[in-house]
Amino acid sequence: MTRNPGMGAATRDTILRLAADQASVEGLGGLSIGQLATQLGMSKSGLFAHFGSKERLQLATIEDARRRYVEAVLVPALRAPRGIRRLDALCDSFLSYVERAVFPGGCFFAAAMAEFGGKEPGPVRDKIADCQRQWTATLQRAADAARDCAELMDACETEQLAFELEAALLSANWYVRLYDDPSYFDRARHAVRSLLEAGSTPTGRQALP
Amino acid sequence: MTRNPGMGAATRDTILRLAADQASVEGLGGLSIGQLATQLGMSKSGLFAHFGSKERLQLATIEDARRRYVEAVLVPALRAPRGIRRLDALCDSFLSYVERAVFPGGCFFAAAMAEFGGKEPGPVRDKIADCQRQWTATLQRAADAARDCAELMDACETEQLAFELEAALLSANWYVRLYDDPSYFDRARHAVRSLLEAGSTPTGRQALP
DNA sequence: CCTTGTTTAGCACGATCGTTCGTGCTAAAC
DNA sequence: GTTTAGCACGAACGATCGTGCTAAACAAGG
Repeated sequence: MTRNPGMGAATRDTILRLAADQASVEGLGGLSIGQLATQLGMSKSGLFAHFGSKERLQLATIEDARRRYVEAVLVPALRAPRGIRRLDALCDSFLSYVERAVFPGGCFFAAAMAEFGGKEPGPVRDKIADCQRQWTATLQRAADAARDCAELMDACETEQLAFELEAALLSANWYVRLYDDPSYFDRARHAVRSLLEAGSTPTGRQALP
Repeated sequence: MTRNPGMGAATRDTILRLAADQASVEGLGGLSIGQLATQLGMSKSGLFAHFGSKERLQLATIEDARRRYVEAVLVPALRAPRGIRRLDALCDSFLSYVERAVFPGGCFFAAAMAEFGGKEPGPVRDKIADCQRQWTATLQRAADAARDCAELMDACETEQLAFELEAALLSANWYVRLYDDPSYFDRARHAVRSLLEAGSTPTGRQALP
């Protein structure tokens, strides 16, 4: 294993990539420093030195996962034009991100939310909640924009709509994995379509692909 | 501790009740035989002898949780009259079950589904999938009955409806805990109402409370 | 060549994990 | 009164957990 100075950051990235992959399957709590080290062919203490504590490893893992999430979900979707099409693109982009197995265990943050939701507060839980809030807010802002474009009806409650969209996306993430049945992606797309059509104006309905 | 013969089953029940409570928070994998024993004031080996392996403890815990689930969610809801009102009662009963904290970590099976969804197949995962399938099927059968009563439209796709209802219920379970914000129960009730109204006939809409 | 700072390895620690074993106690069966 | 079965105990096993401490390998700057 190359051990150049300045390579520390690269090693760190390698560790975090594997850590996020692992955490999406085993959970952030199930992350094992020893197992990570073995899989990377390095020593436990050498890996540990990069973070100083398991909690800091978890926090760094979340940040790495967030970067990958932005890259895989937000960046592609934000190329869609403002309005109902971007809202639709966000949902589709999320489903595609689960489908492409960007993380091998499905959505990293869904897994983390389920794992830490009921736990006592702490830095890790707070960061997870923060990430989740940010994603929901992104959905809602897209819905607000669509309403401003008159593609969603004025009466549309965007916060409620964001909740219902998220619900369909998350459930697809769970069911696809539990039943090993990708048809739940179609179910989620169907649900998203229903929700968008129900809230859209004629203009908006026409804008939908 | 009383140690009469015939008390074994009662002790087992006590263990399983605590185990299910704990698993709803820490996950089935996070169940620790030592911690359970300590909390119950008994020895690790004594507790262990009831099950023979951790996996069998997990399986027994799932069965106990299923009994409590049936008691807390299904039994009350099945008192509602067949049709759309029973479908609505099932959803409301689920939300109430989470709200009353029948399990301290929220819905036991939601937590287990999230934890074992991405894992390699095995007896535990299979049992969880089985429980989840049963609950979804219950929802769908209630929807079928409502359609047979002409309270839901003939065109209503009951499988899709069951998925969308479940999605709202599950998401409330996650968000309420992650954000410690019970208003997500209302959001879920709102979503359930929208879905039922959208699929219902005039007769059905009138039957809704 | 020597120093300096960064990065990794080696080794050991206390704790906890699931599991096994032998034992003791009590109530029931004979 | 003797035997059997049920139930729980305490001690110990090997493995793995997160976490320290120390030293070696390395690249760069003087």
